[in-house]
Amino acid sequence: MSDPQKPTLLIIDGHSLAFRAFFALVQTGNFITDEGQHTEAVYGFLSMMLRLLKDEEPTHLGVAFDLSRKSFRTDEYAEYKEGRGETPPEFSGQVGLLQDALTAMNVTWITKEDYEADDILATLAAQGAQQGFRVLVVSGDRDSFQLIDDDVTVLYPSAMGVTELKRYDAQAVFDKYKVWPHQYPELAALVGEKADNLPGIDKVGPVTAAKWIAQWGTVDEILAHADEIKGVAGNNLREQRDRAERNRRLNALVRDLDLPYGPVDLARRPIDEVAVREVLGALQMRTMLDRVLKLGQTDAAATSGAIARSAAPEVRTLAADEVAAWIAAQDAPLGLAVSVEVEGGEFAGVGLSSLTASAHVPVTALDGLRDWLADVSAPKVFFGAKRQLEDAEHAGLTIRGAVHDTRVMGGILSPTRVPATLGDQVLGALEESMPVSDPNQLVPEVPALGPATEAWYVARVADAVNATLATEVNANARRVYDEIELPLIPVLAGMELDGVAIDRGVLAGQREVLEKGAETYRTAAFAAIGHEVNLGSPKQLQTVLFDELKLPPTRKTKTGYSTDADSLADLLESIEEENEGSIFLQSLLRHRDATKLKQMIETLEKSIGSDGRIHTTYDQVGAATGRMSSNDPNLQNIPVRSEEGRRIRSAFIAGEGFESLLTADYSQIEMRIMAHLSGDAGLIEAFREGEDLHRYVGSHVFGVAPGDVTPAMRNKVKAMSYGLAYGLGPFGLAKQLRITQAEARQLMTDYFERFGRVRDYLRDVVQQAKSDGYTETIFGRRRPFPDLNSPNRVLRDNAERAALNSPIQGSAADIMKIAMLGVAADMAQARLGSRMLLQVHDELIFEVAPGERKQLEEIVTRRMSTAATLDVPLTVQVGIGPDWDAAAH
DNA sequence: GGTGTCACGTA
DNA sequence: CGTACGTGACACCT
Repeated sequence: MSDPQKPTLLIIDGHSLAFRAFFALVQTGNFITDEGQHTEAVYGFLSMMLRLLKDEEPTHLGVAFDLSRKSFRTDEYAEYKEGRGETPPEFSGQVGLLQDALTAMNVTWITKEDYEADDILATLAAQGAQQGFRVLVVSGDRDSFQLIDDDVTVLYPSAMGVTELKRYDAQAVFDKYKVWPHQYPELAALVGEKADNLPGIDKVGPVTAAKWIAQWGTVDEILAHADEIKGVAGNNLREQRDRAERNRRLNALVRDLDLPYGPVDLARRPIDEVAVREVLGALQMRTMLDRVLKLGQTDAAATSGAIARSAAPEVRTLAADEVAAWIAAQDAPLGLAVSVEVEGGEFAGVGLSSLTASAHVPVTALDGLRDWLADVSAPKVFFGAKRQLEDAEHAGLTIRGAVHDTRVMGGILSPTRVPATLGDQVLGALEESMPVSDPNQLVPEVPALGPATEAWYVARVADAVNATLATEVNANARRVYDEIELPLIPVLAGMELDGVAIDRGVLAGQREVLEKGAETYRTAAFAAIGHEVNLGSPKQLQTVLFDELKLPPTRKTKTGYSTDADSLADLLESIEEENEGSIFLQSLLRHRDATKLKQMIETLEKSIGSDGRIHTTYDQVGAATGRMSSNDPNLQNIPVRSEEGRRIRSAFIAGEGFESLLTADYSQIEMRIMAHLSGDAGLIEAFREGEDLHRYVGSHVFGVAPGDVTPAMRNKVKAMSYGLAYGLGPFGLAKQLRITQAEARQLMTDYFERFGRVRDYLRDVVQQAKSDGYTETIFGRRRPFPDLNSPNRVLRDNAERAALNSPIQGSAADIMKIAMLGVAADMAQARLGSRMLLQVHDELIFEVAPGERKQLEEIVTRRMSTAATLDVPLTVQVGIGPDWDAAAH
């Protein structure tokens, strides 16, 4: 179709395409970020551009933008392009964002004072054609048709959206308008252009105009022969000749602008991956980000990727008897980077690397590595050490001396953006992209990195991140990392390897009970409304509730009205007497409960290992506050509140060879931390008294003797106390306690009357965070809060609540991690056979070896209660039983 | 097949 | 309009 020898110049009218994209997509209602920023124009434009890059494979690329509505055309004719209405507020700002995205993609964009984007396109097209380019002009303005010739093609968006572009060459223009491209402006001048607010000659349409042009060629010539034209059209032409002349002047595009870039300057360049991630990430365009990055990868494979590859040191494959000497010869101040290779579940070797040398130790040579791996004084550096320690352990190898984990390091330095993969961290810390092979491809474009080269990337990342961590501003982070996170890694690895024993029979029995229950509720729900419906589909439920049953609308969600348990409870209350509606609602709620629990059981059953135990995975830096998270499966959300739920809990048992489970949890640790941090004398006193906290607080808030605090009073105070640490306001408090906002307000006032320092503290935390940009736990763990100074109210309020909660939740997490280290150390010291198995934020679960109960309880209680020295005691509650539920206290 | 939304379990 | 998480079903996208 096109001359493959010719370079292709693709130039796009940014403004008009962005505008069309906006209108095509705005009605979908998608394309809004959480912060309320519309992104239709950015998305639509980039979509179109990526498609063009793929289809047309241009070698050169540029985008032109209007600078403002003002141009030399408006100077001549003030009404030019008038009447277009105000720019929708949702559109404004998107052009700037689009330009940011283009900059990040290294796509040149051009503006020119007093001229329109089309003039820039005209100039570039003229230069490009002259310099031997095949030129593709993408414009939503028909005036661009005048640019078409053998070398220049116009792609014009069809009525619907921007993804469909119609290709106009000379023949296509002639077929449609019966004039050749260079004559198109003559035709447009006579007919007029409504979009530009340029009226043409009355009663002259394209057919008449084309006829005249065929005869005389140009507007000037036609006007010169105006006397020869008969009829109304002729009359109008004579009377309105100035219109035609003016239109012709205005619609002539300028082809000789002085521009900062010529066609050759627009050669395509690789994208700036970091910047692209930043810009598109902020716009919450995940899919688009992937598409753009993919584009970048194709580029990288051709250019920079090859460079990065060649810089990696040659990989030496070691035989068993060469390993020790090779390691001894390496200079690696931080430790040697290690990458354990597992393929298809099988241990497949180990990669080793310093900054300058890499080696691969295949399984056959592992005997030469065994001692070094187990040597605690031989420093090793990992990305994700815990997993690798476990993989090695499965293969009968013990790894000690993990002195760095770059992922955890990254998580401490930047707790809101923990790198998920080594590639992510390479990108973030080294600002280069690590080649990754796509395992789904039969013949990968990028060959898989061997473990040795992976280790080389780890070594370099470690070097970079360690340098950051070593700076004075990060002294606190360094301490948290060195003293808490690093030593915790082998402790967690041990817990994950041990897993927790499960009684399959208990799970299966409960699953069957729930299955029957779900079926009963399902049938009852269908009977109530007279037809079947997918009870698991919020969308279908909305139809039933609000259309069929005509129930009053509930809280709004992004896609409709909420059907969550709270909303359904409200609906239930709005129904006066028992009817189909209330029966449906009740059945639905019960069905939800049953299916939720049933599903949970099924997930647990699937994750039981061949050893009859469940091995969760903890993410040590999984939460921005410093808490851990648990996944595959999540054992930190096992039900406890309902009777049915607790039966699931009772399936967690002591394994064979152990006498029982022991649970130990911190009592009201967050409230205690709040008392400590705020220094509130009343609250500190409450904890030192050691009596029922909520009763004590209630007696002070309501001014009655502790013995006279009613359950209702205690409840209110309890909700208030807990809510405080989450930034609960009168609205939320009222909603939770089902009281009026005025009452909630009063309760808060009374509360702070007695415990005013708490309020002061919470206020100060936010204030401090605002000026510092971060919060800090008692142990110096920091969490950044960039949104605290955002002009966006919602964003700012959310950040304020998270900020006031962060030191509290985070300090509690620190204390628990420190306690775990102490417990693990003492258990090892005492050579106990008992094992620490699970952590659920403020609770630890142990498997008790025969005869060790007392000793274990002593270690656990002591280590937990002394993990930190606060102005209030850290009280620990211990329970023992055959299963997790029974071990509760 | 991948992704976002909703709902819901825990501390 | 209460913090911190992970998971699964559904609905919609490509």
